[in-house]
Amino acid sequence: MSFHKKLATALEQALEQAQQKGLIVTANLPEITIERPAKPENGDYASSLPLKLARVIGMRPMEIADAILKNLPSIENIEKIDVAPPGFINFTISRKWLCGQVDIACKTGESYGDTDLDHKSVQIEFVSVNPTGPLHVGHGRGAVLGSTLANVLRSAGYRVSTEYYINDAGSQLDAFYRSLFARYRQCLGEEAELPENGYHGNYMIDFARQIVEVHKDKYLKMPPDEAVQEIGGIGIQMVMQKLKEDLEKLGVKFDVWFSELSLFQNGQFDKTMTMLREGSFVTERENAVWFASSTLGDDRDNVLIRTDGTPTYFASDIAYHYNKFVERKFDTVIDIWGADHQGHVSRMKAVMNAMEINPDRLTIIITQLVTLRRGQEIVRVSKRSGDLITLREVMDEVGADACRFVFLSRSADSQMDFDLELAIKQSADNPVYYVQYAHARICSILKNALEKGIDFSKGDTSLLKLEPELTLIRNMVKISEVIETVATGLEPHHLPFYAQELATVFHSFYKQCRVISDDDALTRSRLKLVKAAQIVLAKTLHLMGMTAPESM
RNA sequence: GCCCCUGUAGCUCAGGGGAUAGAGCACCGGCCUCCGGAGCCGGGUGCGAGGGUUCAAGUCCCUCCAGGGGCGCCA
Repeated sequence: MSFHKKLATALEQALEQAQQKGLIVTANLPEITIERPAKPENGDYASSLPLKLARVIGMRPMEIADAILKNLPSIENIEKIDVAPPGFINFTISRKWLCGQVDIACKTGESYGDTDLDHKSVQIEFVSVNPTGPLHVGHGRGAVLGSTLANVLRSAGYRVSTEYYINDAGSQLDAFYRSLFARYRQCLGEEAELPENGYHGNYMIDFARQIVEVHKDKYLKMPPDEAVQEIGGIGIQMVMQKLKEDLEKLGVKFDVWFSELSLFQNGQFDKTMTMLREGSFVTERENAVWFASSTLGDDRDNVLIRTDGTPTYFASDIAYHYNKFVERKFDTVIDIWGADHQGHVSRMKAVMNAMEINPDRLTIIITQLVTLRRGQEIVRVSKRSGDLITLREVMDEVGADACRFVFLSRSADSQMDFDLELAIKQSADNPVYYVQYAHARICSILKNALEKGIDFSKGDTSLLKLEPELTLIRNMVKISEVIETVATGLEPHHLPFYAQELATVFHSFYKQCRVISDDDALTRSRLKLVKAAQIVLAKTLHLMGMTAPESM
């Protein structure tokens, strides 16, 4: 049982006792919450129950605190309980329990800190960029967020599936196909103009050249429409290949690559549309087919089938979500979208209602914009303009680990500037390296111990008594709370902050406590502590999708 | 005009209604007979403005101001 629960229960019992003895006159009890004090001298946990009660029962908070304290049963692994003005009850975890955690961490390894928050199946869909060009930094943010969330949710007990939705059926593809065909013809010396709304990026020329190398002028000899389709198909494969490589470099892997086209081929699109029609959520006017989302609380209706008979992105997204919830039966689904898709949220919520699925089962995380800059100069990242800095280029400049750390360090709600100049310049004084350095340092100590032939597996952790040692343990132990916080709020930005904290207390411990010394027994116990710290630090880095280097 | 996000230290950002609001960077001082100095220790008049709720507000509610994004038969 967690300390939170244990303490809340104990407080409740104490309150009952105090009431029975007439020390406190009963009233409506507020919910008992346990807090974590900001200052270490206020213990590990605290309750402000006396403050909350003071008004309802008309007593002074400190008196209530005393009355509760007198009736508090002894609580396992809590060694000190005291009352502090203006009316807090503070609890301190026993040293014995803390030391025991070091043994447990060494024994359980990287699963240390995992919790059983929930066992629901959850699908996380992210990135899902159109297969028409390379990833830019904004996509990187979503990719890092999604993959980290997946790691953390797994650690919290969820059954997680990560997914990339390939938009291989939309109208954007046509522009991409024709742009590529035009570039292909240009490569072969023909006059060809890029279509309006075409893709002007230089990467298109590279693709065209590669196609020319393999297929020569084969596509000039066939009917243009046919050629466009075939070349387009090849182009998509090439883009997807690059996307996968880039994502892999960033440490992002997907369990499922889901094709939009498949929804049309296996009839699920039609099935979903029929269902919407039967539910009277579909109207026809102005020669188009509309989803009547305004009847479900959205501010306006949205087109499903255009005048020209082609379905919109929105229409297939409905079928896609029907597939997620009804066909594949995920308990909950998390979609991670960029800020430019924000307007799509209310529509999807309306869709959930239309499909009679509880909208709470769908969480949509909107990541705010990333502006890329070099010093004062803002770098545009538009795919069509052709002037773009890709995610790959950024990774090549600052490294995948630093990329991930920077993206993770800000909450999805805040927009961010990614300053390449600064990221490179500061690379030596970067929190990324600070954290990784702590890990490398630990590995070096452990290697040292190994070379000296010290076996610390039976180290006696009860010898750990100094403040730096205990502070380190206290911080290590917090990992499970961090995992729960991140999993509950879906906010991975707590991880980098935690990682820095952990690195700081380790460095501080290292400075103050010599690990390998003449005192054999103490050496063994401290080595065990160092090993435990290594496990927790590595785990934190791995949750963030970063490497935990043994040397740097 | 309507909707979403944001305003906290010089800069980039954390802060699950609670105790004296914290980190990193930058800046200024210290610390190497010793396991990695990419380190440690010290240095701070800051919550956009104004109301409200509460014993308690950076946190919740309202108004205003400022910045970003969205309001296509694009995705």
